[in-house]
Amino acid sequence: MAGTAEGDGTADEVLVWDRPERGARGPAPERNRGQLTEAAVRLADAGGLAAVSVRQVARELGTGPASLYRYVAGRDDLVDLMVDAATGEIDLGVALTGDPVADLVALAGRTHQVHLRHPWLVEVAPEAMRVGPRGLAYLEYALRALEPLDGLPGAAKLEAVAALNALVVMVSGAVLRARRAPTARQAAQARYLHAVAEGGEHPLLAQALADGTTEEPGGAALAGPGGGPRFARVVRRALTGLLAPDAPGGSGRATAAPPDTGSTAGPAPARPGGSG
Amino acid sequence: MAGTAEGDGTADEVLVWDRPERGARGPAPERNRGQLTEAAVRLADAGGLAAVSVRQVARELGTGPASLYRYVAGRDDLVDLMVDAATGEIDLGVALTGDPVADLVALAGRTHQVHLRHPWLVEVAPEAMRVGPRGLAYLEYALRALEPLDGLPGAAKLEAVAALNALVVMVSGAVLRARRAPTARQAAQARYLHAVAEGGEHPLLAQALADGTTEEPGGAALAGPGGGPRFARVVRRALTGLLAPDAPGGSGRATAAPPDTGSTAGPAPARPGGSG
DNA sequence: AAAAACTGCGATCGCCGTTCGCGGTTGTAA
DNA sequence: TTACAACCGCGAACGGCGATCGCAGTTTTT
Repeated sequence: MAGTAEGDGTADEVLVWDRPERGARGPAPERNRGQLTEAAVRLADAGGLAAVSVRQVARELGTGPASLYRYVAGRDDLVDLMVDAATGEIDLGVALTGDPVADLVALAGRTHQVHLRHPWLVEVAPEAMRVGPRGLAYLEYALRALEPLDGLPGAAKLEAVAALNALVVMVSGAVLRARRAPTARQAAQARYLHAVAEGGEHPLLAQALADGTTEEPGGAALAGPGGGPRFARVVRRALTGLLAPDAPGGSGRATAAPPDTGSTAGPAPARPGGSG
Repeated sequence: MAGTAEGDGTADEVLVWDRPERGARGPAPERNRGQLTEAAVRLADAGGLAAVSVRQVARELGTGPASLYRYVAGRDDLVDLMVDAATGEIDLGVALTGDPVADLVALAGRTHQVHLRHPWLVEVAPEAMRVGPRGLAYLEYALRALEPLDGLPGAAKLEAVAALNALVVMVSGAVLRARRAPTARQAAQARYLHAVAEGGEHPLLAQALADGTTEEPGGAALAGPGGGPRFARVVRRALTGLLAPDAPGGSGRATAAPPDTGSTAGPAPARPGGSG
């Protein structure tokens, strides 16, 4: 009916959250999803998301790759668990002030901190929405912050939260790139850019590069505890614009994304904001 | 000298653009980078970025995987070439009106169209900046559009262009996701979201989901030739905010209040280790 | 004519995600 | 008590991946 291509078999229980942690009949599992998650996060914190492979996680747990499939349907589930765990690190116990913008900016600041602590969050592909239990709590909290604005339709609120999170991901990526020592590739890219700019065919680019730094623009200014003053300014402005009550058709709707997913700032055909 | 870790060997010529297309002494190559690029783009258009593997491209060209390494240093170079080729599809011959915001919004619209034509652009990891020859031309054009604003420092202009492109990528992703039939995973995610919302523990979320659609919100409204009215509105607003002359990098006109998130690495009430 | 630089590419390495199937364990029903 | 289905741990293996090595053949330079 609604099935796209292959139809038979149970298409249910696709997500980790829909599958039971363990069966009821067999022997007690020697491990649990929490341990897998911990190991995966540890690997990712150290070596990026690419370091999280079924094999590596298994090694970390002192077992074979095949064993993990008793706890998880595949690598994707591992990422789901990681993202939700990181989301859980965002403090949702902070009392709301009643000012939606201020509350959401503060929430964004805390989300940003988590991104700095777990840089791999920026690497998670925004292809699919990843919302687990903690993600739901996060959304509920954000919606609670937006409750004073009862003129705004719910969909628009979710849209604002999604956009806000996308912005946080973008900024976090910039800050992280500015913070880390540049890759060989990043250095080469910077060299190439300056070399060609010097060539004379791109005068405006040359000038722009001249009075800017080589590194990621804005990165340093956005850093700092709580995100720095510039972080707050950018986030506040964007949020204020998004929440401005000027939508006549009221057809505003957008994805509600968890703090981590959300479309990240991608590789637009030409983006200067790269690396240093 | 400045090398980070491993020092020997030539660390130069990391990017494709720094390496000559072919040597001068040997026999004429049977293929060229343009053909590789074409094949790779063809594969990506059909099957996403994941479909672009050294092996598949080689098969497309009727040769073995090892042969490609005469034209390209690795898969990464292939992506560089693809991105630059796509960037080249953006029409930079459009005359500028003199209104920076209008000109950049129009440019963003054309960029958006290219993203719709080559959906894999959204999948390219934003980890590293990828600017080739066409990317440079794109930047120069954008800076030319921004020339009337000579009060703005060059770095701020580049930052604005970067942010604009990030926004285009984000919106393009949303539109593409709304356009395509949902994945099994996406459907499952939506089901999970609604199911839990119905549970009663997340009343605001339930309400927000109630007056929104199940699918990716905003996608439809953002679609259409030229990006649709909503696309222009969003992009224009964001851009106007970014270009607002209130001293981004210059005099330290500090913002009123940074978020009061307080402690540097503080919150984390919930650890990832907790079992289900 | 010799040497050097270059191309094409089969064979191969190590890593990846995932599946199969076996022996052992546990809960439940006959 | 017995039988059996459900479950756990996991070695082995499959196919695909990016990348390297080394050799035979070709073209240019000396």
